[in-house]
Amino acid sequence: MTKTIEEQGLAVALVRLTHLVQHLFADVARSYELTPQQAQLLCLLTDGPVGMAELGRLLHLEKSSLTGLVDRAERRGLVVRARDLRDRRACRIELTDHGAQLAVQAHQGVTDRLDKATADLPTAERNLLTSVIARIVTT
Amino acid sequence: MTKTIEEQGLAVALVRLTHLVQHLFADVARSYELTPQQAQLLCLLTDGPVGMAELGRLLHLEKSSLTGLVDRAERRGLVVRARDLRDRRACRIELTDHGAQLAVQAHQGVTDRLDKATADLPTAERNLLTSVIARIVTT
DNA sequence: TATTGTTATACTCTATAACTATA
DNA sequence: TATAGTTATAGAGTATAACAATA
Repeated sequence: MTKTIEEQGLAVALVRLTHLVQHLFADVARSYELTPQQAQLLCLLTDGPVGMAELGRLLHLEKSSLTGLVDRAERRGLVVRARDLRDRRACRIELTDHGAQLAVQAHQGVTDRLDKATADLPTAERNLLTSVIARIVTT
Repeated sequence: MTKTIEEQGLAVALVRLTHLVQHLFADVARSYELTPQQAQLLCLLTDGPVGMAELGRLLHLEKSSLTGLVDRAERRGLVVRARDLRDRRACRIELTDHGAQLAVQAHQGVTDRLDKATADLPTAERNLLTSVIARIVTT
């Protein structure tokens, strides 16, 4: 008999949860004809333009990987490279109108699906779960 | 001022957590010269050989994607295709000794890193978190 | 000299469509 | 006919190394 998730501990549970969310995220992105990486990029840009170096840090990508990701997103009309007026080496990546619209829709889509997936949990547990996760990710 | 994670709700917290675990998983895989997908494949095979169709279901991959993944893993000496004696169309993917060794090490590495990342949580919260996640992923 | 970003190159990952072989 | 898997093809994602331009 295989062990239950509880018996395998928190780490295994977290990995399982991650795979679930990953697949759900990919499904939603796909429904908007976005790759998961593009969807993630758009969501990161919703608070305003970000430079390449900063984006690379946020996405844990090498700078050349990011160049390609932004190239493809730009080719699809999702983002544009804007000049940084203070530093002529740098550029700031910002959403196009189309990109911004997709970012909101994809974010909402993921939120809806996740809320559905956790709808069975009592409010108290939802709040606890949220705050515990917040503590983990901010460490 | 940007909203805190708590204010953004459970769904956003789950997405953040997922990205954290993904990066951690990728780092560990990389330390064994594995891609995240290869590491995941190896871990899935630790309980015994699995057929291609079943693997595709578990990994949410199209069969042709899986063919490529298994090809590359086989080329690296991580897995082998074994004949299915009952169905001559099918094959069962099984770990080589080297693959099995890496699977255990990668699993342990991920578990160690995740345990470290959650070490601050009191035991009661860890157990609660584990059981709540177990409920979500089994739905 | 250090930093920002791009280019060249080589793999890896993934999907769609068409195919082979067996059930 | 249906199922298990592969091949052909195309695009996307990623890293390393070398490079250009600016700070």
